[in-house]
Amino acid sequence: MHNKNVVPFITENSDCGSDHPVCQACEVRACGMCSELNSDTLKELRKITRMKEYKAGDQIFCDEEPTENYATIKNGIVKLSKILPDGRQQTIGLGFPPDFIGRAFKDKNASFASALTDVTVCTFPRDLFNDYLKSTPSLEHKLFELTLNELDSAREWMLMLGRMTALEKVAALLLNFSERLHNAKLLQGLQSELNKFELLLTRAEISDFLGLTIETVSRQFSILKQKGLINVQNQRFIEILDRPSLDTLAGHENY
Amino acid sequence: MHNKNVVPFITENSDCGSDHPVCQACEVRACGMCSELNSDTLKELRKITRMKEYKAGDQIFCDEEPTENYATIKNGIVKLSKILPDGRQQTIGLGFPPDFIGRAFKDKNASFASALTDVTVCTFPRDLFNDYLKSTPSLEHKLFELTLNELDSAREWMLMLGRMTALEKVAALLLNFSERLHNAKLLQGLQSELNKFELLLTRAEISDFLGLTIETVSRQFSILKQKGLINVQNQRFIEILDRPSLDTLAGHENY
DNA sequence: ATCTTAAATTGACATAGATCAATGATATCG
DNA sequence: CGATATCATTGATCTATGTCAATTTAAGAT
Repeated sequence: MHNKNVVPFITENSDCGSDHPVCQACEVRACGMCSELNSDTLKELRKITRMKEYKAGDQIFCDEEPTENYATIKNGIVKLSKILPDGRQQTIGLGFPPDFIGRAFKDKNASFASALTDVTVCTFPRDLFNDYLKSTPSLEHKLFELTLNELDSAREWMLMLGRMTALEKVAALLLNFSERLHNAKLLQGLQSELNKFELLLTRAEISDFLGLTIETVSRQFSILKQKGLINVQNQRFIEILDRPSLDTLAGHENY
Repeated sequence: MHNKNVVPFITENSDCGSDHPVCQACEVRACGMCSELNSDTLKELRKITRMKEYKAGDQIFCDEEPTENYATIKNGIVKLSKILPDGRQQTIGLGFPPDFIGRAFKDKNASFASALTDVTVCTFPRDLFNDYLKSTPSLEHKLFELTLNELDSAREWMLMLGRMTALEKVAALLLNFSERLHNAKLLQGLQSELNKFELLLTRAEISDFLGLTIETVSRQFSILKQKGLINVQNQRFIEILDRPSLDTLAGHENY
């Protein structure tokens, strides 16, 4: 139900003598997990990595299956979600470059990961990576920091899920998404305006994130439009017209 | 509004020649962050630690203030929460021994911490601890694992907050709390029955955790009693009569 | 014991958001 | 270009939970 395609490894010379061609061209070399590694150590790690590509909608890994690979997101957006036995679904996070996906030190993921857009990742086999991690403190340190950021944002979303109204939730999502998308684009050297972006999530995906229904989400968009806080073209292209007001709605203190 | 008392340092010989008296007697020596340290390294860390005690209700640290200390929970339960500008509150986690509290590598906490019961912690000054952490991979590794567990449980609660009904939320809380309390008691060498425990949270605290109101929480307790799943004495002493049914309600797959 | 106070329960009613159903946009394919 | 499918919007209800208010229970103080 969750996987539309099965994705093969991209054939790629994975024992290349020099790690430069791939790593040097890597979008997240400077900011991702690998940023803490010098050329020599990176060369070591490079031996166990493989690049993979997923099409929008593809399943990347599945809750019940044992983790086989970890990955660093090079490109695109990954959705992490959990599902109740009866099918109710909750998105628990979005992964942007250079986020790490997978649960270090455990052999099972506690969530599903799927590609929200086309996605490129750099994968590491579980066991080898866990070993490597334990013997490379600088790498573990960086991964720890990424994890702390994820924890911060999970807790931010807990406040949102538990205590915000539907309108506030949508405002918070738009702000958060625009920022992260903006950063991801800049990272790629692309042009980007903070307040003008393509909303890559469908209404269904938004409602899974906010703990709402499609209809309620849609109504909040209409209200925000009507209030003049945003403008929407073709149901996908958002322009934020009044960011301060959105901030206030989202509970961001403004001084 | 949040702090009832101001708590002084417990005067204690903090440059004691041997670290044994305090650390050897420590409730969480074997399972906490320090469990990865050998005697010599622990002796180093010991130089910067201080024990503190808080009464139930005391504030331990505050969102807006810069972090001054990190801490390992030795005894008692700590509540972590976030507050919206208009006062709406959401509990984002409970800390049991041997959890670590505080945000490593940042100078600000993103949440409030307060003592749910009387609490004893072992504190570390921020800057010294951050330095120590960076130079002691085994310690950082252990803290990383503790953080990963917290992330897992934050995500578990996101599913609960976003997609469960009030009845399911209460069932999930009872199960989770009974388990963690049970483990904490065993850790202390105390007698403990998994299905019989004192609910240390008030209805208000429960509702802050579940994103509900006091009244709704109370009604769910009545329903669970009436269904014969639990028994409640003096509004605080819970007996779980039918754990499998609670598990089903809480969305735990049972095979 | 009796009084006082805080917490929990219960009831009556209000409402935000869900559900069900119809309509309108947008994109894709022949 | 029209036909089809998917996604989004809007309207009319319904319902779970919130709100307001009264009562009960438990715990502590005198």
